[in-house]
Amino acid sequence: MNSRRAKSDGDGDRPVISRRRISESTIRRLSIYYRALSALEGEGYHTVSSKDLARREKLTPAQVRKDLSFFGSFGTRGLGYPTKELKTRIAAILGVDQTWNVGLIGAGNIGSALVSYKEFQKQGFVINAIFDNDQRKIGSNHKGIVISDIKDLAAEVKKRNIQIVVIAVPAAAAQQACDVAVEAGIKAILNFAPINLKVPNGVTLRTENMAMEIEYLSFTLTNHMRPIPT
Amino acid sequence: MNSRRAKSDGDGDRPVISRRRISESTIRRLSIYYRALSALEGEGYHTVSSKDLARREKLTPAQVRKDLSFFGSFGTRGLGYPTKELKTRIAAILGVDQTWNVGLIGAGNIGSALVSYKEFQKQGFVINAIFDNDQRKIGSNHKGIVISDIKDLAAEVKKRNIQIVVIAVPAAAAQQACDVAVEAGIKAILNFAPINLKVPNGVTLRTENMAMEIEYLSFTLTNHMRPIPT
DNA sequence: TAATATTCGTGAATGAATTCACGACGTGCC
DNA sequence: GGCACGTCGTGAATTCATTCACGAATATTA
Ligand SMILES: NC(=O)c1ccc[n+]([C@@H]2O[C@H](COP(=O)([O-])OP(=O)(O)OC[C@H]3O[C@@H](n4cnc5c(N)ncnc54)[C@H](O)[C@@H]3O)[C@@H](O)[C@H]2O)c1
Ligand SMILES: NC(=O)c1ccc[n+]([C@@H]2O[C@H](COP(=O)([O-])OP(=O)(O)OC[C@H]3O[C@@H](n4cnc5c(N)ncnc54)[C@H](O)[C@@H]3O)[C@@H](O)[C@H]2O)c1
Repeated sequence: MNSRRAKSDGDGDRPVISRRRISESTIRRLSIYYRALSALEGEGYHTVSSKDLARREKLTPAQVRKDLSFFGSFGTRGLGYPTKELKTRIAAILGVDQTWNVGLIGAGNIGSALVSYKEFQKQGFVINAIFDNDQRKIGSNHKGIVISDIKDLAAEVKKRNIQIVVIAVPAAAAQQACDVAVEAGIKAILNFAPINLKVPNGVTLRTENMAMEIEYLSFTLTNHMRPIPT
Repeated sequence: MNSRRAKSDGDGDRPVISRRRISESTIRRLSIYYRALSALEGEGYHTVSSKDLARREKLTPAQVRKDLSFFGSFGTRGLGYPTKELKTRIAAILGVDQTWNVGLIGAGNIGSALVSYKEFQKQGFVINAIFDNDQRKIGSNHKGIVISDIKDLAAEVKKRNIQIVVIAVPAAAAQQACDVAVEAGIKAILNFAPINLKVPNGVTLRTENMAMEIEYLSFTLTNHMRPIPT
């Protein structure tokens, strides 16, 4: 197991990743493992093998082991992975072992749904500012949060130490909202508008494109295809 | 393991789509092209080259051409693709040149947002039934649609010719809702609950997992990584 | 303690997706 | 028409991701 990681084995710290490029798919699967481990912990399992995890999430054992091996060596041969500890380790890798302050731009349909969504908060993503440009909404109270003018975004970001911004405005306004967030120093943006936003280097953008998902469904229905497992 | 060769047997599907396996990424990019072409058409472009499309959506020209080539040969050498016609062709491939009847299970936060979402309807995805198991909601009118008891799902699916079901119930109830839909003969499901649903062969399931996206963001923030372009 | 059964971790092999590179074909201009 | 140029379509090369397969380490049982 003499891996090429030069780092001496004193790890009790946050793992140093970088070096090797981790694929997007691996990171997404980490989220999957994290949720599975939470469930398994609740079901009383103290250890779990790559085989168990794989079967549960429709993956292969080798994939599970390979993914985890990018970040360290967490298992015990002959036994498997310690459920609770692996969950903790993955939480640290994903950064969900801490609280993130989230700002929401756009207090409309989807924005309201997100504010009411408890799971995000439980995972450590706390919406503590909402921005809009509609004067009728600004100043009103939305689930305990007063809606701010988007013009005050930079100031609020600083004041509340906001690290992530969610964009939930109409597509036509999304690039503008994005620019405001970037200008305020935001490095991570989750976008719900169905367009390709431009962000400078160093800013991570993820776009949640529901149209794409439902069009995938109509494609399979139209072409009588076998589904590709998610 | 995949016994579905499905090749070489002359049984022709309706469209000219090659029987080669089209990758999921290609289909997702088709959605991207479709939206880009709609925009380009609005901007008055009569033709568009793979280079233009690629630059606009941060892809490579070769990728665009390769994707399209799986479905036919739509371009003119030396000139590019005819915007309007290519859009029409992609619409037919994706199946967005027709209307799909969509049933929504779960009239909560996210469900309400979806019902209010005009874009889906414009794209031909029309929600014309809503199901819930909360007696206080059943029978009430939600944006012009009367909420039905989930027990009546099979009957409504038949009556309204529903082809796609959207699941927007709490994770704990999602598998049950899914089973009801499958039992009613539904072949395409869009799931918003953050769990891995089990569906039989022949049913396409897509899961919109927002937790995964936001965890990806916290991963990049935590590890000071370069974003991977979406 | 020894023998057997598991399961991890990881290089190597395989498979899939993307990019390259070039011939074919079309346009536009003189 | 002939030439210069642009762009498609596509097999080949390349890059990237997944799976295989096996040695090493640990657990379990007698
Ligand atoms: N509603 C859905 O279910 C759904 C689903 C998928 C994607 N989306 C996308 O999410 C986005 C929002 O959708 P919605 O249905 O919530 O829309 P909405 O119209 O209900 O809400 C948009 C909000 O953004 C505000 N806004 C507009 N321009 C702004 C600006 N420049 N700065 C700040 N705030 C501004 C509006 O005042 C409004 O409150 C859209 O891009 C939509 O395509 C929505
Ligand atoms: N709210 C969000 O922004 C958001 C974001 C991402 C994912 N989600 C997911 O979407 C799902 C719904 O979230 P929500 O916030 O809308 O929840 P919600 O509690 O507001 O709504 C859920 C609805 O489902 C109904 N329901 C419950 N059990 C049912 C059953 N067995 N059959 C039929 N109907 C049933 C409830 O009566 C309620 O109307 C959850 O799985 C959640 O994790 C929500």
